[in-house]
Order: sequence, then C-alpha cells, then structure tokens
Amino acid sequence: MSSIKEVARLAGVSVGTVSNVLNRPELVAQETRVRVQAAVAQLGYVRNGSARHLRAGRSRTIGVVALDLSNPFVIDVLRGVEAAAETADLNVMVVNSSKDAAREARLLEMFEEERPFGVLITPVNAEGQDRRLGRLVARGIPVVVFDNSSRQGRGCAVAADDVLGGRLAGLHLRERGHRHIAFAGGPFTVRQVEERHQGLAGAMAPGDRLTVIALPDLTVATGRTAGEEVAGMSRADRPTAVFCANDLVALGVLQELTRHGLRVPDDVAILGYDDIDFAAAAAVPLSSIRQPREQLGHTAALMLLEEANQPDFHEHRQVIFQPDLVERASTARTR
Amino acid sequence: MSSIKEVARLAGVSVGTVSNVLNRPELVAQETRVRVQAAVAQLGYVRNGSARHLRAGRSRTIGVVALDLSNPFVIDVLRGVEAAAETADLNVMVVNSSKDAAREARLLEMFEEERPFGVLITPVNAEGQDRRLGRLVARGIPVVVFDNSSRQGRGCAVAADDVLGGRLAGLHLRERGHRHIAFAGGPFTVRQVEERHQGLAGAMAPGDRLTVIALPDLTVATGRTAGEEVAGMSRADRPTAVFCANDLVALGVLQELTRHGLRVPDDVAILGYDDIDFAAAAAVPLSSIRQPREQLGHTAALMLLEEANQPDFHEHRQVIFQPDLVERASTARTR
DNA sequence: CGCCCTGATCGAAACGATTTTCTGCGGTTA
DNA sequence: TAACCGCAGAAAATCGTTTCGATCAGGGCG
Repeated sequence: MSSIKEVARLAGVSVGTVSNVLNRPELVAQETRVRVQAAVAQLGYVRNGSARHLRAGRSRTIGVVALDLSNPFVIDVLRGVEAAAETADLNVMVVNSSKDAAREARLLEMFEEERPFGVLITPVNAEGQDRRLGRLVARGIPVVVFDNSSRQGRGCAVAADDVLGGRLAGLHLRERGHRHIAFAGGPFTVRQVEERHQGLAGAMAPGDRLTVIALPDLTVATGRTAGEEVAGMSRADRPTAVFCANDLVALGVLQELTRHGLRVPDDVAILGYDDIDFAAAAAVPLSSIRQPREQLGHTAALMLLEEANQPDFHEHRQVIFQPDLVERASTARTR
Repeated sequence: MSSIKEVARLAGVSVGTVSNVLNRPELVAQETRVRVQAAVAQLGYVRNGSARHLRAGRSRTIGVVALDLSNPFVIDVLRGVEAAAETADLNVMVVNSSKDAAREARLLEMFEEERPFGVLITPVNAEGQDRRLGRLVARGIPVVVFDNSSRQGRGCAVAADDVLGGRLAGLHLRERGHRHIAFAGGPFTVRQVEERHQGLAGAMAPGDRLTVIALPDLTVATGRTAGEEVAGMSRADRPTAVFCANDLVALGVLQELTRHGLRVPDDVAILGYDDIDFAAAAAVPLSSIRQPREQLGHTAALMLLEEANQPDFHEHRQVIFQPDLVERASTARTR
C-alpha cells in the first residue's frame, strides 16, 4: 500500500536516503537510520519488486524449466538448486515443460519478458536449444543446461556420465552371473537412453546376449508393458536380468513380473537408474544407478551465478558427474 | 536490448501507439499497425515484464507455496493449477516450503515484494496463516488455501473431506471382514491425519478393535517403522488390516511386511490415501482413498481468479471435495 | 579568518511500459 | 458557413525504485 515516498515523508528525509537505509545502511548516520527504520516498521512498508527489477535491469529470480516434475529425480535436483539460490539470496521459479516443446517455447518466451537472473533448463530436444535459448543468451541472460547436455554444446552444462552408468550396470549384472540381459527404455533419440544402452552393450562379453525392449517413453506404464513382454517369454528366451533406463520403468517391470508370479531377483533381476526414493521403497528394493542429484542442481546453479556475476571473465564449461551403483535386493546374489 | 522507444522511433510513431498495437490493436489504423509490427519483428523487441508490472501494480504470476514437493500428490495438484492459469494467461511460480515454517515465512516475504497476481498455499501450520497471509490480503493480494483448510478459516479454501475419506476406508475394510484395524499416521496435530483417523473410528462397530500406530511424519521411512511394528506383533495382537494416513506410509508398510514374509493382503491388508501413481505401481498394487487432485488445484486457481477479478463482488467460500475409494490388490478379498 | 575536506543528505534523472488527456483534421449536418 | 463529431495519434503523467551529482554544514588547518 505505502511506497518509499511515504516512508520518506514520515521520517522527514528524502527518498534517496530511505533507499540508502535499505540497501547501504552504512552510508547513513545512525540517528537517521533508526528514524527511517521506525517509519518503515510503522507503515509496514515492503519494497516493490517490480520497481527494483525495472531499475536493476533484471530480477533476482532464477527460472528453472523442468522437463518432467512428476519424476522424483527432478525434485531432488531442484533441492540442490534452491540451496544454492538461497545462499545467494535469489528466488527460484520452477515451471514444467512436461516434455512438450510448444509449452517449453511458451515458457521461454515468458522468461524473455521477465528478464530473470538466469535460466536453468533441461530442453525437450537438444536441437531446440539453439533458437529460443540463443535469444535469451543474446539478451544477456545466462543459461545453464542440466541433465541433458549434448556434449558439443557451446554453453554451460551439467550432466552425469550415462555411458559410464550403463557400463556399471553391465559389469554388476555380469558379476552376478547374468549372461542374458535385457535393456528396457526409449526413445533412443534421447541422449541418456542411448548412452545408457551403449554403456551396457560395451560391458558385455562375446557370447553374452542382449535383448532390447524398446519403449516410447520412460514411465511406470511403459515399464509395465516391458514387464509383460518379459513375463511372456519362454524360459529359454527370457533374460535373467533387466536393466531399465530409469527407475519408473523398473517399478513397472517389477510390478508386472510379480503379478505373473516371477520372483525378483531369483527368476529375473532388475536394475534401475536414478535411485529415486521410491526405488528403495519398492516391495523388492531396487538396485539402481545413482546420480548425484542434489549436487547436480547445486552445481548448475553455481555455474549460473558465476556466469551472471562475471559475464566478461566467464568461460563456458561442461561438468560431468560420475554415477555409482547402489546395490539392493533386486539384484541380490540368488540362492 | 531494445525498448519500446526504439520500436516507436523505427516505426515513426509515438510510444503510446506502439503500446496500443501491442495491447489494443483494434484502436490502431491498419497501416500503422503493420508498420509497428514490422519494427517489432525487425528489432526482436520483447516487452519488459518488470515495467509492465510496475505500472499495473501487480504481476501476472500466481505464486504457489507447496508444502512438500516430494509428495507426488502435490505435483498433480499443480497440474490443475497450471491448466487454469494457462487459460487465463498467467504464469505459475512454484516454491517449496518443505514443511519448514521459517522457510515458508521467507517465501511469503518474497511474495510480498513481488506483488503476485495471487497466492495459493498449503500452510505449514494452520495458525501461521493469520499473520503473514493477513499481510498479503491487506495488500490486496488474493490468497487461497488449499488442501489444508482449517474449517473455520475466513478466506477462500479448497480441501477434501478427510473424515469421509476415513469413513470410506473403515467401511471398506469392515466389508472385507476386518475387525481389527490399525491406523498408521501422525502427527495428530495435522488436521488431515486427525480427521482421517476420526472417520475410521466412526465407521467401526462395537467390539471391533482399533490400534493406533503414531508416526512423527508421513514418509516412506516412518511407514517402514510402522510396518516393522506390525510385523513384530504376535499373531493374536496383529491387526488384519492397516489404514495408512497417506500412500508414502503405505508403501513403507508394504515393503516391511513383505520383507518379513507376511503376505499382502492375505496376512495383512493395506489401504493408503491420496492414490498417487506409485500406489498403483507397487508390487502389490495399493488400494487407496483418492482425492480429485487435479481438480483440487484447478478449482483453487479458479477461485483465485474470481477473487482477483472481482475484488468487491467476491465472497470467500470453502469448497470441500468428496474422496472415493480405489480398490486394488492390497485389500482384495482373500482366498 | 578563509579554505578545503569529509560525511550526510537532498533532488533529479533514469528504468520501460501503460493510460489518460489533448490535438488536428476530415467529414456531417443544420 | 458554422457548429459538431469522431478518429488516429501525439504528448505527458505515472508507477516505485536506485543512483549519481549537487549541496550543505561543520571541523581542521594554514
């Protein structure tokens, strides 16, 4: 209701002085300062963000375009972002593209208008980056791509090494004695899926058998179809282990195998990816490849800060994290 | 980079005219309009949101303070909010209080500065509402409380009938023959927990037995402790069904019972609350009390719009949705 | 006693849009 | 021919801050 002008009037000073009390109190004489602070308290004055941002040229909000909020993985990444933002006194505005390119475009347009402090994004498709994101960058808004770096990207990016993750999966399952392994995931145009698959393939030995169960999407529902497919196979054709492109798929597979009376891990072992909390909470706790989720978000935010604070000095870089394996019951040694 | 002034100069008109082209094109002569639009395109001009909002007195963003983003339930509610916002051409800014009152206070202060179009919130504690939220309301910012109405609240609120939900649970379990039922949840200071418990108690008959397993929190982890407690009971003392205050708890219970070799639902039935997607995806698909999640968010957003657009005409009201039961394997008729 | 310096405060000019008021002009109508 | 109307657009006021140069009082110094 009340603006800085009324505070100034009540305290008997100029608006400039009030502003100084708020932003650089050390410049103001003690006596004046307390008088202004009293006026602020009395009027219940609160700064107008829009006016600040207008003057400053950008807001103090980091915009985050998440690919799919219903994947708990993303929530944990956000936690890391929020932590970093908080220490820098920035706000975080989360929006959800829901894997919808048109929606993503609209959201980026919105961010173009809002002039945020910076933008974190997992783009729907790696190519889409260029046009819209390029416009943000041209406006001087720092952009960091997370969890989806096309390796040759020219901007800042944070991701995990998915080939390594796939290899860890393969090595672990082989070590457990599995020689016929299925990979359940898709679409293969998504970098992560392709690379996890590659990693797995690379870890297998001559004579091993690799079955690919291609899925249109990485959800519990498609995971169920994969599980059904496995359950329907003859004993001879059935893989003894299924490596799933993420935990949602793995949960679907687990459910369907259980429903068909197959025991996990005795009949079929299951290995997931992302290590979301629900993986540990499954009836048969899922082994999974863990990515440093919070750290991923935290690092992305820090890189954004760095770029925002030293626009000239800054050099773009790509940070790649190492995943590791979390062993649980779903790939336990049988017998 | 370029402002409305430069567009005006390039098009050879005044800034007011450019603004009219952008906001009320019907006021501008065709010829002028296309000339201005060409200038906009040529310069790649994008409106400055801060300036707009400053003039307008409020932004076009709805602020949402979620209680716990890691509960998938909330994500679905958000989907409903986003849908409503989108049709009204509003943005949604999601922030997460993580059940932390101090954090919530900071976020509300932030919103006080940003002058959002309105605020949707699930408060950490029902009393906390008054102070901070009151200040927002005093500033003319509409506030709708969702999923946590203290019934006697004076503002707008959207919630589901938790007593009814509890009763549905009780009736269903009795109908399945259960005469000794446990309620797992807490803390009982949370309205939802208390009312679900009440509803259950009210549905039971004389001679029935109700065991309360009090939990400090509604998470998978505390659910596991509840499951352990049940598994450790003697056959005679053990309830034949557990009604959990939400699905996260139910998943924890399911996991622990399974681990101890108890069969669900044959030895112990489990009934959850919220019907999150992971409930259906559990190895033993969970029966659950379903709330209309998206609709809940959608309605809350619509009420916000109504209040924002007709501040004088508006009358606060509380909308209560009816939950229903979703039957799955975890409470299936045994034998 | 005049001068300069310093610290505290003021006043005004941005920031970029929207909105309201005003102007000029061509065409109608009496 | 005079009075009037309506339209397109210009010009100016406004939103609430921040910031920067100007001002001013008082103190130390030569």
